[in-house]
Amino acid sequence: MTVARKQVAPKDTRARILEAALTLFRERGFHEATMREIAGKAGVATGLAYYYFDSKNAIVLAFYDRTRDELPAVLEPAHAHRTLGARLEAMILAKFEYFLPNRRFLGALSGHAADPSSPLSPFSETSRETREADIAHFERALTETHTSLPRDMAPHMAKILWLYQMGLLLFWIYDRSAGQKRSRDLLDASLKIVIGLMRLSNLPLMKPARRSVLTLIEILER
Amino acid sequence: MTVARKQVAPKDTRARILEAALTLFRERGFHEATMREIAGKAGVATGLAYYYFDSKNAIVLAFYDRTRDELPAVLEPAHAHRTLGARLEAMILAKFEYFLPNRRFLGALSGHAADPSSPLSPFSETSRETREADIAHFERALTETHTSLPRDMAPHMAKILWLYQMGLLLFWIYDRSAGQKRSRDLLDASLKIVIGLMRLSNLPLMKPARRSVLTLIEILER
DNA sequence: CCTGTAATTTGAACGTGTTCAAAATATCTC
DNA sequence: GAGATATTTTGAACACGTTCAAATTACAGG
Repeated sequence: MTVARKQVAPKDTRARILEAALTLFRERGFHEATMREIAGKAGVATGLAYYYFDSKNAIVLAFYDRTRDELPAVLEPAHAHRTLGARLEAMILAKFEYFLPNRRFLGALSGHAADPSSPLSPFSETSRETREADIAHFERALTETHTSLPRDMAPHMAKILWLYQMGLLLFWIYDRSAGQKRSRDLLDASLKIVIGLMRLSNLPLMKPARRSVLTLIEILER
Repeated sequence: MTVARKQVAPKDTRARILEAALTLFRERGFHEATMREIAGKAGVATGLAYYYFDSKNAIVLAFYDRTRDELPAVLEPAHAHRTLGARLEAMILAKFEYFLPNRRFLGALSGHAADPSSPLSPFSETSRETREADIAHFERALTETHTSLPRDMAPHMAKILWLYQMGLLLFWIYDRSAGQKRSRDLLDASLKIVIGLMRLSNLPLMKPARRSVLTLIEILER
């Protein structure tokens, strides 16, 4: 067993660095936390952080991976609701709660949100797996609540709901009201509209409106 | 007349630095252009750029100011159209054209778009003047085309149209299709919907729908 | 002109994210 | 075990945005 001189922990260096980074990101914000600080808190030299992570941003990607692994368990209770409205509300509120400790540093990150070429963007190729896993939850919510949808809209509805939820999340990240009350009010009010529109969309009368929306989707996904 | 030994230009140092910066931003992108390069191209020491601009970002604010000054002339021709649809299309296309040389570096900037606390965001307090001047153009388009609107929606419609246009602009910035054709298709398809919705909103039947939207607006502006 | 004050300009220095050659350690092979 | 090879770790170095004390220039009043 060698000389038994191991000072801290032997193997999980990567995990220690990740933990130190996330802690500092939460405590002091993403930009404010330095790589030297992170390495210091993890008890290693600065350069070692770059042995385990390509960059400071790459640490965020590792956070995304963890999120993807943990979200199913976080969302599971929401799937108990048997109506679409209640389930969507529960799903989104569950995310608010889950992300709450990281709200501050997610703000610093969401700068990259709009740029699909940034790996940190939820629209990027890099995060496609996470995104699709997330969309699958909305797919599940639609089918398990037996939500009836027009044939032409059905294939897109989960993606639309995911996008809607991203908008709410973005609003929530920058929501400075106490306890993010504005976000919860917005969720409440907007969800009524979303559900109402989905009901309406089944009317034959709405065929032309659906066609317009489908044209839009076609262009956006082109 | 002193010793007449002035090597380059005597006074407009600030303008030279700004010009060098914008040229480099356009040629090589915002992040890629360094302050040392900018100063070098302007023929001054690095530190001097910080005498005239608080930061690299502050140079962008100066660009915004210039934009605000130039946009009225850019948009004026669009106001010749007498229908709202044609006028909005002309306004937005005029912006596409005007911003075209800066499309690349606007992309690097739009990271800050979502964060209202960043001075670079179109939603920030810093850019309020520019934003309100811009909204006024939509106000003008609505009144001069005699667009009839429900009393409850009228006070908000210009802001809504401005927001719609910001969305299109964001899409356009990241549009990698040839000649940004996707953006122009999206403009075309979405404008039809927007105009259609504005027509519809006048029906008494739409009162409840309007109330829902107004609730949303109230929360967003709270 | 000269002197003193204000505006302008410089370049070295700081802390940042990141890279990299070299050192230390672990693992494998005989 | 010994030697060779691969993995892990280090810390100095680089270019970046930014700051700042000091140098230079412009301009006042005598």
